[in-house]
Amino acid sequence: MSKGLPKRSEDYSQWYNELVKKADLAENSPVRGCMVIKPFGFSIWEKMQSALDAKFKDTGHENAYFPLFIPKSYLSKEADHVEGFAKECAVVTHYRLKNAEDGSGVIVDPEAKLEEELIVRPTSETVIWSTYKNWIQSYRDLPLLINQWANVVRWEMRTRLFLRTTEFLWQEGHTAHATKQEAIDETRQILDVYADFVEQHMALPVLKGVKTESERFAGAVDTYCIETLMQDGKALQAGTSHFLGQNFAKAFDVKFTNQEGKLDLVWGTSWGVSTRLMGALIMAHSDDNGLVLPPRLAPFQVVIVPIFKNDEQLEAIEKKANEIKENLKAKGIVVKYDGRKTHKPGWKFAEYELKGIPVRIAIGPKDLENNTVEVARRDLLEKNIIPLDDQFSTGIETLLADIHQTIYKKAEQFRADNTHHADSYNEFKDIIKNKGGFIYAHWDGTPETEEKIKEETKATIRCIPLDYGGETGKCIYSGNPSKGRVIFAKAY
RNA sequence: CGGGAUGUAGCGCAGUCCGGUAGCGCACCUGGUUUGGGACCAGGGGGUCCCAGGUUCGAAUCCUGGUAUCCCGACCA
Repeated sequence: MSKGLPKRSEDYSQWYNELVKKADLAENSPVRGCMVIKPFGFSIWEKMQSALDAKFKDTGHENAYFPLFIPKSYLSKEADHVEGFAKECAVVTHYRLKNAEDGSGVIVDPEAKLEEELIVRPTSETVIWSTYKNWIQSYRDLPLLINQWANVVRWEMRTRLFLRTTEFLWQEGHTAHATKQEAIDETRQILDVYADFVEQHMALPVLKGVKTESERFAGAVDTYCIETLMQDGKALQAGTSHFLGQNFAKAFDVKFTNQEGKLDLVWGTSWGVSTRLMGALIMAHSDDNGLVLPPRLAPFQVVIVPIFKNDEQLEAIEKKANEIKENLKAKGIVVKYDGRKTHKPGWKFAEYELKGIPVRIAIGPKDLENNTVEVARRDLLEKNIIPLDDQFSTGIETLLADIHQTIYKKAEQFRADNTHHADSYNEFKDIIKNKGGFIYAHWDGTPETEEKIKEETKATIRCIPLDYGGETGKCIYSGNPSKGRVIFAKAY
């Protein structure tokens, strides 16, 4: 018997690592920091993709695809941006292999050195803005609203499945606008799209805000973000939306003729969410029994498990299960029937619990007699015998909606219980050390103070809330005047 | 990338100190008895012992170098 999942209370990070593997979401690959996303895990990602993609399309965006490789020289065009990424990129230096003369295998052909080295994209601003230069001449070409689904590579030193991998999947939106206000509106609109997605599909409440200078994306004027809280009291940045000002337009010389016939630099945005969302999903809702999936992202919402003694019973149950499946399908509910013949139903129950399937329906001979089923919900681990009447499929539909609400409310309550206000540095340090969670505290606005607090407590400013400035006070660290409370936390 | 630990069958592990050619539990396959929350009996299959060198008559075991994973730190979405 393999060992069960570690308890969250005993070793949270071990619990996470093993859950990812045991729930069949992903596993490590032979290459450091890279992961294989398994079908069950990828199915969840696909659901995230399709929901987000629909939202992008609804707000006027189109998908396109730009290349994986970026000429090294492109990263020399914009100093600020390069600062942030140049250090940890994979670099392609050669284009051919050959057999080693001593027969020891394949080696890089030293004669096949590239004239210009290629960078595996850590993000695509440079290649996209160099392309936009050719696409944009007049204000009539604007706005340009483009998204791409892609993989990117950042050579991180310390990796964890989904949370920080060397290669990860994401979407990156890159838009160009005629006016500053339009670009800012776009940045904020996408922030709302992300927040809606995380709350409505992932059942996870978010905080919206702006990053401080030191946490800002290299090359951005402002970085907006959504921050979520995990069960261990650490914050996780779930998405970012950047107002780029005219920085990339300057670096790549992207100009347009405005309505007055004058040449002007284009205003830009970029925004992204990644497979990191999978990490947030796992850590936010799951328990010591395994994954808890919100119904809208579960690969299937309902699993039907037959309980049987012989083939005749199985056949009869299967017939009934198919009826149920069709009824639920009509409501848009995805159902899996698990007809594998097994000695005991118990391990199937455990498997779907581990995988977080929202609703399990068990049907046995007694149910066939009574025209009932046993319905179990994953989030609360409750089960009930329900009659198979006209109300049944509506009841399941309602149940799924309730599961979504319940796990959302639970996450919201957890966040409320773990959100604190600190008015002195001692209080602040005590909360960080003993409680965790989000802390609203006054800050003098300087990077120096932010850095000191980080050094001393490991807590960083997750964001400056959007309603910043309502209450003035004194910085908890320096005692200098503060225009408002910002949100601190230890973060992933 | 620095410090520490680990790597033996699909999973979890023993064997390593003290070198002698690999074992246990679960899973898997076959037959039978079973089946409303992780069944039982009998039989069976499966391993380049992370990789590459070295020492040795002989290496999972000793030495050297790599590599991957986990933890701490720095870095980071």
